[in-house]
Order: sequence, then C-alpha cells, then structure tokens
Amino acid sequence: MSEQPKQDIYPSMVVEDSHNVTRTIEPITIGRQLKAIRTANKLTLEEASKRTGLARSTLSKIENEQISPTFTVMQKLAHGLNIELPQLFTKPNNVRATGRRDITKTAQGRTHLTSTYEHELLATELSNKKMMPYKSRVHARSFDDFGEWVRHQGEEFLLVLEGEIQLLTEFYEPASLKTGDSVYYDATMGHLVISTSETDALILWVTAD
Amino acid sequence: MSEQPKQDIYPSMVVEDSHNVTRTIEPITIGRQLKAIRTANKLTLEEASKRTGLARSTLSKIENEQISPTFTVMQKLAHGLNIELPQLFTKPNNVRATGRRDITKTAQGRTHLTSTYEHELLATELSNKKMMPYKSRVHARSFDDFGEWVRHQGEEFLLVLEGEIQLLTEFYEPASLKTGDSVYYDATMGHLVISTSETDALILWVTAD
DNA sequence: CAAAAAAGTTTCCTATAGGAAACTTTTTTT
DNA sequence: AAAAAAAGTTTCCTATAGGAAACTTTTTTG
Repeated sequence: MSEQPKQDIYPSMVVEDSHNVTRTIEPITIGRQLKAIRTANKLTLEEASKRTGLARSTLSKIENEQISPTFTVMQKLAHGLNIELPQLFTKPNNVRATGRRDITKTAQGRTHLTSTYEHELLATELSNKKMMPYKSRVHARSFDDFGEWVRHQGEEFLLVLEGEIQLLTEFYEPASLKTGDSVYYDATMGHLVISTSETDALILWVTAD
Repeated sequence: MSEQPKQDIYPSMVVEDSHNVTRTIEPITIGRQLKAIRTANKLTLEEASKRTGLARSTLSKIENEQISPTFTVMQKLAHGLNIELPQLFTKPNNVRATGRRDITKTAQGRTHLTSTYEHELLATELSNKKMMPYKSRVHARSFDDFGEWVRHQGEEFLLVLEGEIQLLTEFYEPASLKTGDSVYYDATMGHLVISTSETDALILWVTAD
C-alpha cells in the first residue's frame, strides 16, 4: 500500500454521449463547492465542524479532495450549513436571485377583475418568485357563480381579513371561515370561495406552484 | 466487533428551522431511491453492476441501507444508470399529495415563543407543504434585540395585520409598514422585523423554501 | 517583528465502505 | 416438483473514510 504522492479521488471520466461521441467529463468536485459555501458564510473549519458535527480534519480533507464523503456525511453537511443537498454538487453558475424586496402599500397592488373575485396582486415587481400573494374581494355568493370547480397546480394558503366566507372543496364539506381564520389546501383539488357576510369578504391568498 | 442487530444508517435528525421551531427531518434514503430506479429500468443487480462498475454486493448493500455510499460511488451510480445526481435523493414527488386541507381557526394555531417573536403556526396538520404560514406577534423593538441578521433559505411574504412595523433588511433602508401593507423578499438577505406601534404589531408571514 | 492565538493540514488510528466469493432465495425449465 | 439457472444476500477481507490530536501555517496582538 501507498507510496503514492496523493492521488486524485475524482478522476475525470471518458464517456460516449448520445451520438457516440466520446468526451471527457470533468467530475463534480464536492470539495471546491464545500469550501466556497463555507467561506461565503465566513465560517472557519472549527465553526463548520460544530454546526455539522463532523471533525475539523474531516472537513479539511473533503475540501482538499483527499477523501470522498459518504452520503451520511453529505447529509450532515447540508443540514449543518443550511443548504439543499444538490447545492453541494450543482455548480453555482445558476446565479440565484438574492436580496430582492418589493413592498406593496395598502390598496396599491395591481387590480385584476373577474366575475367572482376582485383581485389585488401584491409584489408584482418581482418575477420568478416562489409564491404569488394577493388580496381578493369575494363577490361570489354561490357555487353557480362559478359553474365549475377551480383547479390548478400547486398549493394555496388563505386567510380571512374581513367578513366571512365559505370554502367549498371537492373532497370536503363546505367550511365556514370568519375573520382571522385560515386554511391551507392542495389547489389541484377543486376549490372555490364565496362570501357569506353581509358585505363581500376580503381574503389574503398565497399560491405556490 | 459488533453484536449489533443491524443498525439504522440513516437516523432521523431533529433540527431547528429558521424560526427556531424544532422538527424532525426524515432522512432521505438513497437505498430506496436506487432500488426504485433500478427496478423501474428492469435491471438486475448484475446488470446494474456492469453499468456502474460497482460490485453486485455493494449495490445490494446500498439498496438495503446497510452502507452509506461515498460520493464517488454516487457519481458512478448516476453516470451508469443515466440519471442526474439529485435524482438519487430528491423524492420522486410525482406522488405529490393532493386533496389535502387544513383549517386553522383564529388563535388556534400552535404557539411558539422566541425572545423576539411570538409565533402562531398555522396549518400544522400538514407536513411536506410548499409554504409555511404563521401569524407573529412582534416583540422586538430594535436591531439589538436580535444581535444579528436573520438569514435563511427561501423567500418570504409578510402582511401587517395589526399595528405598525419596520422591516430592516441588509441591502435596503428600513421600511415602515402599516396595517394592510405587505412585502415580499428573499430570505437569504439579512432581515428582521421590529414593532414601532404602541402595542406589539401582528403580522402574517408565509415562507417558501 | 516576536510571541501568541487562530486557522488549517497531516498523521495515526478505528470504524466502515466496497469487492470477491460463498451462500440463500426466487424463478425458470424440463 | 426436482434440477438448474438466475437473482439477491451475507461473509470475509482489504481499502478507505472519519475522528483525535499533533503539527504547520497564517493571522493577530503587544
């Protein structure tokens, strides 16, 4: 064993692509990634060690690509450094947006009218966001105002801001919600909201795909 | 050594999220994933062995979660089976839940206290959801109540329900928000909220990772 | 700029991953 | 339904990952 001067644990691989063209694949180097993440967070090996529960020496060796971490260790890394696992090998060329902010003052959102709701879209200055928030004045008063279930991709959170509504869903009995009540549901299930208070209710809606 | 009856190499971990709420993380079990992928492709261990260059026995042990593969091995798996690395631990969420619903009546959420906020978690009956909604009573009155920026994965939407707050962020001037105002921001940017009204403000917060 | 402290690396050891082959279980063939 | 073949598991061994501590390098401080 071993008079080797320190060997490459991530050798590049020669493969054939879908057109049978051979090319060399540069391996993903988890070490570089880890170091980048750690230094970006201004952590020392010691601090990273505390957060991940891994030995300082182990971290050093991973960063310098002297060892190939086990999956268990990779999970500890992800948890301890508060990152998603794929981040460890997805090159950070996907410059994720960061540091954005968009304030919407009361009643200053972008209005969008339908026959059943009057939507006020919030935070419309930001595109490509994970959630879509809006306030909606509920004009509908019965299922017939819609004619059909509303159904779409994703999940929705709803909070009643004013008045009282009924949430009708495909697989549940109608639910009455007063101001302050909230509900979370899968939007793929047929759903719709009707006002049951004297004045049309106002709700906050947040959707995530 | 070892008279151990076969131990769990992927134990679940208890962690604190960005709001110091402890929860249990069910570990990603790479074995199950691998087996699913292999059988879906109608491959025997022997065939998978040939494609990946890994021993039949090694594959068996990984699938049965007797060992935690090293990153090097994971790369061979991904390459040999023609899949993207993240596929090995991203749950095939094509089995996404559908038709769920969880109502939280006013003040009936699960309370969680910190020195700066009093959180009321909403829709806690649903796990594995895209968004985490909660109402928070803001006790903090200055930056010093935190000592440091709050920073974490994901994006946040905030709506002021009662009172008045200031949103402090790393890259913007402080912003005053009154009842009805809302803001959307990247949570990776340092951020925190303090009350500026006489009584502690109440806000709705929705987080998405 | 020397001494001390902090950060990072290497060594040395133990625990565990990975491979070859024996063994067991399941499936196919006659 | 027994024999043969194929698929999967376990054992036993070697190679390597991971932790503790010694060591080296870099940074801070007086």
